[in-house]
Amino acid sequence: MKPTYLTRIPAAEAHIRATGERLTQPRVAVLATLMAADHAISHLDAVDALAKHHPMDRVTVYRVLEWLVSMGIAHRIAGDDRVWRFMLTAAKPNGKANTQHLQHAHFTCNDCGQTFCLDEVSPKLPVKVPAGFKTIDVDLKLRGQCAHCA
Amino acid sequence: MKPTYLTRIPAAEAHIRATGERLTQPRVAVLATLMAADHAISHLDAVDALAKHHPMDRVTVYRVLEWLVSMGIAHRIAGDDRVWRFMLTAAKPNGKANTQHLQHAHFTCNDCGQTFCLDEVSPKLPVKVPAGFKTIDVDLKLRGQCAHCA
DNA sequence: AATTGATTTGCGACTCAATTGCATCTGCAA
DNA sequence: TTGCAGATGCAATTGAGTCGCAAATCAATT
Repeated sequence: MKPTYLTRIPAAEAHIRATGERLTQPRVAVLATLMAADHAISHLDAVDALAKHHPMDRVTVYRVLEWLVSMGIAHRIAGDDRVWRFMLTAAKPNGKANTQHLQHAHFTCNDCGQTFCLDEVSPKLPVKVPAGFKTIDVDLKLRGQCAHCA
Repeated sequence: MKPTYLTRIPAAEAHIRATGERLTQPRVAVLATLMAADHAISHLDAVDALAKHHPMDRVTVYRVLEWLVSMGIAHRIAGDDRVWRFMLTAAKPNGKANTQHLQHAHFTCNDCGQTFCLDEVSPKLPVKVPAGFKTIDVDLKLRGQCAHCA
C-alpha cells in the first residue's frame, strides 16, 4: 500500500513525541507529509500538499522543516535550482532502513526532477584530499534517469 | 609567485581568443579574476574583486560567468548557502591539471568557507544505484578543514 | 579609416526562495 | 485551571539571480 498523508499521522506523532519537544499540529502535519513522499520535496511542495489536509502559513512550514532537520529527523538537499529539498533521514527509494550516517548520497532524475536518497554507500571515497586537508562530511550527488523515467 | 589579477590578463585574453568568441573587456577582467583565485568565488566576490581594477555592472558579471561556464572554461558549484560559486575548470589546489572524468569533487572548508577543486578522483563510485536508475553525472562534495585552517 | 550590424553591456525593474520582527496563540506542566 | 516558554501567523524585508530594452562595443567589410 502506498503511504498517504493520513496513514502517516500516528507515526509522525510518535516520532515527534520521541524527541521530547512540543507536539504541535504543524509539526505532525509536515512530518506526515514528508513521510508520505518517497522523494525529496521542496518547501513549496510541502505547502501545496498541506493545503489539502491542513493548510498553514508558509513561514511555519519553513520553520518546522528547519526544526525537523535540527532534530535529525529530516535532512536538506541543495538543488541545482537554488531550492532546498527535504527528505526523511531514513527514507530510501527501496524502502530499506538507514544504516549509515557518515555520508549522504542523492540521485536526481534529469527527467522528472525528483531526488531520491541512496543507500549502499561504501565508506571508501574515490578521491584523495591534498595533504593537510581533513574531511569531516561527505555529500555525493548523482544525476541521471530514475527507474520510473527510464 | 602568487597569481594576481594583473598578471593573469594576458592568459585570460589568450584563453578567450581561443574560443573564437568575441573578446571583450568584461570577459577578460572576469576570467583574470577567476584565474587569480585559488578557490571557488561567488558572483559577489567577483564583483567586489573587480571593483578595484575594472568596475562593471553586476548583471554583466552574472552573464560573463554564465558564458564562461557555457564555454567550459569555468564551472559552477552549489553552495550550502544557496549561492553559486565559480571556479576555473582546470584549477586545483595543488595546481595539477585535470585528467579524470568522474566530474567534480569539491572540498569546502568549514572554517574559512572556501571551496577547492579536488583531483585524483577515481572512476569507481562508492554507491550502488537501485535497479533501473541510470547515472549520467556525478558531483562529490566534501566538507572539513583545509590545510590553511587546520 | 570609416561603416555596419550583430553581440554585449548597463541600468532599472522584477522574481522568488527564504528570513525577520512582532503580536498572538498554544501545548504542557505546575 | 492557569502561567508562560515556545510556536505560529502575518506583513515586511532580504538577497541572489533574471529580464527587457536602449546604448555601447567588437570585429568584419568596404
